[in-house]
Amino acid sequence: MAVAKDAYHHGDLRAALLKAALETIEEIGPQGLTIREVARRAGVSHAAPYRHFTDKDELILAVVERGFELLEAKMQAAREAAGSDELARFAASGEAYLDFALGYPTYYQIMFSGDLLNSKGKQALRHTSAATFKDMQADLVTAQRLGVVREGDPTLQAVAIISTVHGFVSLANDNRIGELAADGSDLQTMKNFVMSSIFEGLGVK
Amino acid sequence: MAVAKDAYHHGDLRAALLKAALETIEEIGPQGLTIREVARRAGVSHAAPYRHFTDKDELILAVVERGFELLEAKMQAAREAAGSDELARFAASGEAYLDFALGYPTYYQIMFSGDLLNSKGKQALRHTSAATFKDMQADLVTAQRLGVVREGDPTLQAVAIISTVHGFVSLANDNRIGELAADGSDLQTMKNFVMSSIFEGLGVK
DNA sequence: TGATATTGTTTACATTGGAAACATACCAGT
DNA sequence: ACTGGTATGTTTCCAATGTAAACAATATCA
Repeated sequence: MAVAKDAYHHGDLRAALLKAALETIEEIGPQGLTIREVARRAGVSHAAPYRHFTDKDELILAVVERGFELLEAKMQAAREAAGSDELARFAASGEAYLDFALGYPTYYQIMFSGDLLNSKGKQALRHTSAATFKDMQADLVTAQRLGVVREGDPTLQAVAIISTVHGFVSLANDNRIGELAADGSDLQTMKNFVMSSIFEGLGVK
Repeated sequence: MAVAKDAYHHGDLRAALLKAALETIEEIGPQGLTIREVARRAGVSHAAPYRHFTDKDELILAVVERGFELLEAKMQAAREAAGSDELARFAASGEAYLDFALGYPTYYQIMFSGDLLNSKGKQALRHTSAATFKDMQADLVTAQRLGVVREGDPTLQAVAIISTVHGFVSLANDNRIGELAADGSDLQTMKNFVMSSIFEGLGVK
């Protein structure tokens, strides 16, 4: 089972391709993500990836999937680390979402951009991201029961929160915020202000 | 000056190409936007566009520029139509922003997506969108002076508003909201709720 | 009128996504 | 251990794309 130096078979090409794909986007942007470039980085022929992904879209979707797994793991971990107080758990998971988006901008971008995919792929994407949305909705129901959020339609509340969070991290990751706010304010300050604002607007205690 | 039927020269190819570019994105998505497709639609050879745009990026940027002109015109018109009350003018221009984003999703997408461009083009994009941000900041300074917004750093407030608005319209235009919220709530309701929330959070009276 | 700058067209080339045919390595059952 | 089948890679091929170069038609203006 030891890795043969010049093995014809790669070992775990699929994983290598996913890694290469992410690195490619990080280094030369989404435009630079080509099947052939990814194959080059993995040291295989340009057609090899087609044994693991039927399509360029499927390669991207696989990376997206890993991204959502990572995100959900981080949120879950934060929730558990926050102890037993339900509000603290809710806040922690939200914080984890933000940190993920700001800490793994490449993942976040492909997870939510959609521009890389054609319509077929977009359907799958929507499906995947729906789960995160549902989780947040459920959290809000709990929060309302505990009286830490103003009563109201949890769907609307979830949309409000997700809109704000998503907008902030999208702009931040696109460098549309850091440069514009040329005054002192750093990203951390902004993040806190933006989140406090929407939470206050929703009557979060 | 009359348009010759079989004129060798096109008349106004540049404008025709911009129009074709927008239509292409609308019909077959950003992925379908190719120089050659645009040329085809304009009825010219595939190399003709290069007489008007040095680059694919420059073609896209030209469309983006028209988008920002349109947006600013709409906001300005709304402001003027709102009369002399400064708060009403502020609200109206914000409303116009929302309506533009939701009403011209294609424009909005390319104006803020950036995924279509490589790094060179992105710089230009950032520059362009900075103006809109500055306008909003100025509006907030005025609003504070009039006492209709809580005192505070207008930059932070602008970031909060723009984050929320941008996030909402991005998700909406990507169909990430309509489908998820399978219950009754329609887009209009959501829009109102989201905007009220962030405004309340910022202490807008 | 004729020289020159504009705006098109044609031709050419490297890169890409993807299909097809072929090759090599792995695994099961005998 | 042999043998056939199935994964997994490689080569070769094709159409579409971005873009450069050389060429052609037209517009403009001295």
